[in-house]
Amino acid sequence: MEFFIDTISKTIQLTQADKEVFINNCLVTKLKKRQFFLQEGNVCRYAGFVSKGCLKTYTIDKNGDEHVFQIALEGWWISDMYSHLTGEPANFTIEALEDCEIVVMDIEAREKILKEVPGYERFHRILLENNYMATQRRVNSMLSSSAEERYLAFIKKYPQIVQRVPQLVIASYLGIAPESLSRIRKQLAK
Amino acid sequence: MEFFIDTISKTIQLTQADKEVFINNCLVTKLKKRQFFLQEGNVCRYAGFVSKGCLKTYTIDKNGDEHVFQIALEGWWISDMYSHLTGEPANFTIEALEDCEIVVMDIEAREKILKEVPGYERFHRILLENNYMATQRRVNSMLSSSAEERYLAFIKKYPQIVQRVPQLVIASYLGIAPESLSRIRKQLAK
DNA sequence: AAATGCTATTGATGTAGGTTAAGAAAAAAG
DNA sequence: CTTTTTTCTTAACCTACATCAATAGCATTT
Repeated sequence: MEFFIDTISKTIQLTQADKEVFINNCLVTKLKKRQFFLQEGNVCRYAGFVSKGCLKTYTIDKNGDEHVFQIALEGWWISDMYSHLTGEPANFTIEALEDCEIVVMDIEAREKILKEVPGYERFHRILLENNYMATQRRVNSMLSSSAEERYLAFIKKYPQIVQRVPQLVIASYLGIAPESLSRIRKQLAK
Repeated sequence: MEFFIDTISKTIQLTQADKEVFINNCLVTKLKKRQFFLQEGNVCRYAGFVSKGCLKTYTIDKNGDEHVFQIALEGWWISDMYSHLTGEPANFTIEALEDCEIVVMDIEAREKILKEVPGYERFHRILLENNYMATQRRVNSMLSSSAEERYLAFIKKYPQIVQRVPQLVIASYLGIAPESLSRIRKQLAK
């Protein structure tokens, strides 16, 4: 919870009273490895802040194959935004890759925080902008780079993830088969 | 300019006074086919609303090849958000595919509008959310669908674009070679 | 109505990366 | 420490799509 509040106060100023608004409106949940924060088809009632652990957000296609959309370490936010905003069933599944602690905020909690913490709207907008720009860059890299180039960019950008997360999850995130990633790594090792 | 204001008032309520704030702070520019709204390397000083015509937003890779990020018809917004927010040089180039009319808003204009039109912050947030979710879906389709499936989804989602825009632009948007798209279409015609 | 670019099509050929299958290595569970 | 599960690697083969090259069809311009 401290980590959660510290993270927010890196972007916006928070008074002691503000901090208590967060403490009074957010809950901390724990997830064991392989447990779900959200399953496809359910409504995403909560937005979550990862304060400990690591999760993957993915879709499942018609063949039952997973496609990883996000890998979230400490400090990242997780949710299915579409489902969260509209109340429609989620397309994403969010699953713990390690034992996790998640700070959880439902819609009423967020409304309350938006009302009572003046800067939070701005924090929220900046987070959204950053996520959107990162996703733009990802589309671009998929349009313009080879699998090897994307992997090299990934390990440069997210070295911590490479340490902690199975290669097959990273391969899926990059849109390549795990066997191909293994070959790419072998090739690069030279 | 009416179209611009009408579009905004579909999402948020606008008084006559609000409308005048837009009129007094935004400009209309015209672009001829093949002219640039923004060129890679320049700072993106303006956000633009397409009130007439059609443009493509693209990056140019190290081989000089174009990769289309967005195809914007009437009612769409165009900018390089990263450059616009940070003042850094743009990675995107935005070029008219037809003669265009663009309603243009610089940073001061937006600040003023945000201050004077209470609902605009919300409009802006909703626009950002929708763009972000659309880009999420695009990443997903690139991770999980074949070229043919992506083309079929595209013509279903954007039939107007298919009518108006050269196939090679659509091919680039979908991340496939124009020759391949031609073959996919031939195949589908049966 | 020619001439000049663009854009789309087609065919031949190449290749990055997928698929299948099997075994090795590493982690987790008992 | 042994067993079981998960992950990673390797090799043989395959396929979706790219690339190259030539031609033809349109639109613009003159």
